[in-house]
Amino acid sequence: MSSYDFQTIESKWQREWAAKQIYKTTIDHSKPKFYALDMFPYPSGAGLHVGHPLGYIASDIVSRYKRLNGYNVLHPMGFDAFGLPAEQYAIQTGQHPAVTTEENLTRYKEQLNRIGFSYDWDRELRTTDPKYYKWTQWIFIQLFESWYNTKTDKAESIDALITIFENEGNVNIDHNGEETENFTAEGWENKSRQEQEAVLQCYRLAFQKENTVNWCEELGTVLANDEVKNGLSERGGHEVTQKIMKQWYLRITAYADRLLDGLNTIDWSDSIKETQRNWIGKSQGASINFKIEASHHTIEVFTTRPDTIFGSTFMVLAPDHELVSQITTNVQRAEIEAYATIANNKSELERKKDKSVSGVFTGAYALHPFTQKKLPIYISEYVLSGYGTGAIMAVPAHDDRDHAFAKKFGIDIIQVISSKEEIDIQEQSYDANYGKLMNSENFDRLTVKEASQAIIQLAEERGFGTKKINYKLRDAGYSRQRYWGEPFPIVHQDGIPTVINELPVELPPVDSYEAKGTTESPLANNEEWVNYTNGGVNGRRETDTMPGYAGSSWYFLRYMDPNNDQEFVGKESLEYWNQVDLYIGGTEHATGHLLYSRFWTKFLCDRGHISFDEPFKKLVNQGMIQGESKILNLGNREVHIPINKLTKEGKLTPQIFNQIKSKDNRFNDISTENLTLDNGIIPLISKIEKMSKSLLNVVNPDDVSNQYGADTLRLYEMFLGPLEDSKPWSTKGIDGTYRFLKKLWALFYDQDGTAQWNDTAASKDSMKTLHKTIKKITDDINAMSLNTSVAQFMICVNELGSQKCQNKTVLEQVLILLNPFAPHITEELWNAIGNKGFIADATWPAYDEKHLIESSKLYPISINGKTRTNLEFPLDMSKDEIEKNVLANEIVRKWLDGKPPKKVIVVPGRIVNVVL
RNA sequence: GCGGGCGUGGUGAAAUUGGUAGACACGCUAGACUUAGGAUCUAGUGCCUCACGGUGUGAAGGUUCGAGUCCUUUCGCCCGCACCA
Repeated sequence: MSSYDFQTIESKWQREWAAKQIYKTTIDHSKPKFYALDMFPYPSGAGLHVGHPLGYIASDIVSRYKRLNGYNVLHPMGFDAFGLPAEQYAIQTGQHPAVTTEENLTRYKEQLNRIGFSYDWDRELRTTDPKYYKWTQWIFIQLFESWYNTKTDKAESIDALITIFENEGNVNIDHNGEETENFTAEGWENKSRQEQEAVLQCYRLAFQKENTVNWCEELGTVLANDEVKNGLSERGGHEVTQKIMKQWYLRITAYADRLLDGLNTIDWSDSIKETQRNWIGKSQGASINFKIEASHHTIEVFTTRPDTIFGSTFMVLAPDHELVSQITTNVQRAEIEAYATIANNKSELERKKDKSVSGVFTGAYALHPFTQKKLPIYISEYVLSGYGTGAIMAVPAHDDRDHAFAKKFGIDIIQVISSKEEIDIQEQSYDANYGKLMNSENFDRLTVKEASQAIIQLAEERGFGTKKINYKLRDAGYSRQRYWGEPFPIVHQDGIPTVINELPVELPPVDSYEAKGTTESPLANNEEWVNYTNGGVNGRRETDTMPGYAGSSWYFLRYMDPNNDQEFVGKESLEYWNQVDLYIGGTEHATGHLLYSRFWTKFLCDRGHISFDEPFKKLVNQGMIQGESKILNLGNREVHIPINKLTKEGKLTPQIFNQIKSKDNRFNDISTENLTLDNGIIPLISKIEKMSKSLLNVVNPDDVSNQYGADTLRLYEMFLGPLEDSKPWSTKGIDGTYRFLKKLWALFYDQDGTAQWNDTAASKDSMKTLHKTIKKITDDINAMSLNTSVAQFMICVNELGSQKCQNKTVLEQVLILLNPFAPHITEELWNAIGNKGFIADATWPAYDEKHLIESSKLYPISINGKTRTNLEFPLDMSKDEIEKNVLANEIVRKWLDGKPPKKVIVVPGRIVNVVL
């Protein structure tokens, strides 16, 4: 072959690899394992853009590298295929979501294969496949049939809890959730089945409860907290309101502490760990009960600052706090109800927007537990029912919001922490994290820390308070009122949720994918399916479906044993493949998928189904590749121009614009005659933004592959910069990586196609180049510094080129090094120089330092830290000798100007610095 | 407001424990070859300066023989969380 014909080469080897199944993986105990995983994609209708493969290329490089180093590598791919876009498309067209999903998926697979990934497609999985979601349902059942034992600190069978209730009631069990009542063994016996189940629902790890939820009318479903961003749905940006509904939940809060602690054991980026810590939101403080005057009620508050309790001059309840209606005096009732109604109907977004200070007095007073002073009780929006107990002891002197409230309502402000600077506490709150107490009776002069301890201790002794840890993390909503998701294996019989053990429970056909204007899912449309009768169980099926994260929470386990129909994954596979060694994916899953996966993993570990309790040992977050949009400024508005229609230089001519217009009616009302031209070009604004179909700035990897080849695409994506960084896609630099591959080709074939390799001995320089490259590439891959690897390959090929290296062994070793990055061209040349078999089965070259050892070093000679010249000295020359030589040098003498130097620093093998 | 990350040429970016700032590319300039090409090769390219030299990693200060790297202050950008009690 005379020139580098990537089209022929790439399609040939992709066919060969598939035909010979060289990426098929089986358990092999003679080799160490390596599990490299990509976050599996949701196959959208838009297909892949060049941003998607960034992480996939990186993990493929590591996979191929590990394989060349003798590892047995598990590198699978699959699809997270349940989801809203397919369903919304189904609503519009009446087409079953499975059909569009299948189409999109086929396209994705073609696109992925075009890039030459080493996936074992025999292990492909789809969350929508009943053979897969059978086990998603099975895990749900395990959650349903488990509770969290705080004594053993792990999940255990719910049957064990029932046995405890039967034998001793709940006296020795930490009360959970809504359950507050104590009962004995006899008390348990005397409960009806419904009452017993109501108690168990307070313990099950998958349970139902009535609660305020994020309801999105536009999507017709509730959303989890991590699916709501700034009060709008993450998908689609629709308004989200608060609604009280009975929903399924997963008790992730039971794992809050372990999810927090586990972060210290895994190799993830600081930012993701920090995001998860924030989300879990652990804070230590105290729970304190305030008696209400002339009432049997008490208000429980959570505070992180018990030391400020003597500064508390009023209390505030959330408007929807359960005590509000009970304690409000008749005089205040009308006003309170009006305020509560307005506040409770506000969406989260409206509440956040409104920063004004507002509230209403209930007419009731609480009694300060230490001083017995009367504290007026208010309700206000600034206290959230979802955090802590939904009630606060307000300390206006040391909290901003409390201060603003006190000023508005004319409430006393008492400073209890002293400050070093002069401050007017009536004017501004003092956010005192340290200092000494004042106005606090016996606690005066204690530090903040000491006082917190002492006050909690006294409160405990007197029985009105206790140490408490609070979490922001809420239980995870697990119901979605949608069609295209996993059905619950649950039948409601006599008000009791009952498990269906015949799995899978398959999605039934429905007439319409749209819910009938209720809060029920479209599944409720199929009456026949909904009414369940089977072996003594009859009732109404659960019609909600599971959320998007259900299937993705455990998929990494299924890849290990994807076709097992007896177990979710077989024991041998689990033991062998174990944890994911390297997981690559975007940061957008920081609090969703990554937290849920960790939770499910810990749960499955607790119940003895797996032997490890963190799923992903090392996590790398690839950056986003942004698009460069081209925008036409029409004065009154800006219009995005499809970038794939522009000239190679990214220019828009009137001719091109007319072509665009003829095919796309969005541009109909723009006339080319009204546009001012600059040298025959329509001026456009460039803007870096998200790569998205709607912004017409998508670059398709297929186009790049067709023009330059997949190997060039792979190299270029890595060459763009550090994997973790976000960067805009620019086609400008791609010629450089393409040229590099052509230069590599030229090492093997001259212009006439004559083979260049032979067995003449390699020069010392070539050996040095090779071993320098082996070292650099090995180190770089281990450090995931793939951009610098590509640079090193360029240096290597440039050097071998100028050395006219024709040594077959050297060239062959370079091919192995480059193979993970550019699998096609290296396979072709590997084969061409006479190797049988595939380069994937070759062995990674060993680095030998002896080729890099130098006998002398070209020292940079600096004067006052600034390099002025370079002098070569033997590496074994003594410091004194070097100094003598340096000072004798003409240039150095010129700088010295006859005077002796103040100091000469010689760092052997590195540098010489002369100080004047 | 709190937490995490980042500021280096015209552009993407390199730079071990502090040790030649700008590797490798893109782009640009000049030239060679030529079946005129969006191919290939050679040389140059941080900025100022004809040059000697000066200057330079967001800004200011400090530690050091020596700072992109360490410390202090400050400005700007990105991401996450946020009436969180």
